[in-house]
Amino acid sequence: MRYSQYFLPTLKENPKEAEIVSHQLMLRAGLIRQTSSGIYAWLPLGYKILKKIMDIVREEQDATGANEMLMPTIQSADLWKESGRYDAYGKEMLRITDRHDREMLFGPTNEEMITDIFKSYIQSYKDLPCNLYHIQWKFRDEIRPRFGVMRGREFLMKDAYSFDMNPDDARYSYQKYFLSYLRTFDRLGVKAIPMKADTGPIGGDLSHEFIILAETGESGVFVDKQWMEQDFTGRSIEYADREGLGKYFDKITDIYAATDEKHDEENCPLAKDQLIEARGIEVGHIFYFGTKYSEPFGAKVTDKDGNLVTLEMGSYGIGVSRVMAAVIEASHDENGIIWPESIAPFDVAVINLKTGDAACDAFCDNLYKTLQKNGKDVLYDDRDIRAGNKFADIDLIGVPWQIIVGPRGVAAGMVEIKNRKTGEKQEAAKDKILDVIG
RNA sequence: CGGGAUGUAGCGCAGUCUGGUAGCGCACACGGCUGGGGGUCGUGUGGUCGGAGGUUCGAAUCCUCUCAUCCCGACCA
Repeated sequence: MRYSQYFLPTLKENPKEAEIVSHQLMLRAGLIRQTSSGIYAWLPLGYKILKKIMDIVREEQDATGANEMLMPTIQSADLWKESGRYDAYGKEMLRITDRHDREMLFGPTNEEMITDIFKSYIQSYKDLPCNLYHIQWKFRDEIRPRFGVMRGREFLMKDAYSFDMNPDDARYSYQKYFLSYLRTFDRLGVKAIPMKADTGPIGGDLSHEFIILAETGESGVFVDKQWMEQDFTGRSIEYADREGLGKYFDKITDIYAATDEKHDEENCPLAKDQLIEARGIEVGHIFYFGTKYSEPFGAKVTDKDGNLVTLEMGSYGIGVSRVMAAVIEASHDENGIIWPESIAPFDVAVINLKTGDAACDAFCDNLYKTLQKNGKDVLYDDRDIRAGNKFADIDLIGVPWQIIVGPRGVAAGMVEIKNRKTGEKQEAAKDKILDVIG
């Protein structure tokens, strides 16, 4: 992409409504634009990143054997009356009526709808287990939206639903998602620690929150040092290895991690020097809630012996749009965002320091094409502005690698390569660039 | 919903108390000097002063109502 042709409106100053750094940087880097309180338009660069996060989430969901689908944003109130949550959800649910005065709502989640859909097709134990998910916009009419997309009213969520014959199978499904979440957040370039959680209005008796550690996080957390020192992505575990997965789950959930609400200083099993106090942002939440929805919806199948069995269910959410803000909270400096390579909007930026100079232009055009041919997604800053502006913008939007091309270098066949994260700069010959940036 | 605040150019703000030609910085356009970390000089463009009503010869400024946004609290992917 040529910067001169890209809609990428960056801001030099912080808009006054933005309080926390991720919100400030998302506005300044031209990722989002607020259209109402807690509701945002995703500008081209922001949407590009959002899609990258979605892709990783999707790949890791698919790896568990889950089926992707897409359910509507608007739901009938009737479904929610059946589960009893139409009243229980309160004002947080955005209720609307259509032209026939039918009661509708903008879905805050999809347990009711998925249960209703699923039960009408499935009658036999042979069809189980089954996992379904979608990535769709949700709306929760927060009392007070704040912190940009961190606590918006409209947000993008991946929500998955598991259906099993019995509690034991359902726990296995839960553990699969648990592992997939560890892997997902690892690929997103952040440390997300699972912590035992309340089940809230979703209901159920087994639940974990996945919390990204970030200095500016909303809640205080207390975790065992081990979390910081080790890799807990269980790479060697196969989802099909039920026993191995169960053992791994037990091992991981045994390592202390608690939010400040659950942490009890007096009864904490850890020695002080083994405990880390930090702050975190909740980006995922998984629940096993049994028959809470299958019961009222009559979602049953026939087992081997011909008996009707009510389905055991769980649901599994990742706040896709929130993850973006959380990553920024966890990864930025005074100059801007530092994207992990996996979700960076571009792999590399080519900065032409002297647009209009025939030698520089030719060199950069050629480099731009060569990098693209080698599979790199390149942002080529071909704008006719001062060098300082380009450095500031590229740092702000956080592209992992910068290739800086100036007249002096071109004459010598050399470029400067800067790593955004470390700040390290090195000279490299043109044909060695790919060796450096990988 | 309770408490606090703010709405003036795309962004950040002054002007409001004490009514009298709507300003500054950045950004933007054009020109000059510049040219490896948001440079500089000059000339310009851009405003229903959130909205409605009222007081007044005259309202960004005073009064009433209203809308929006933000912060603190209770709730949450």
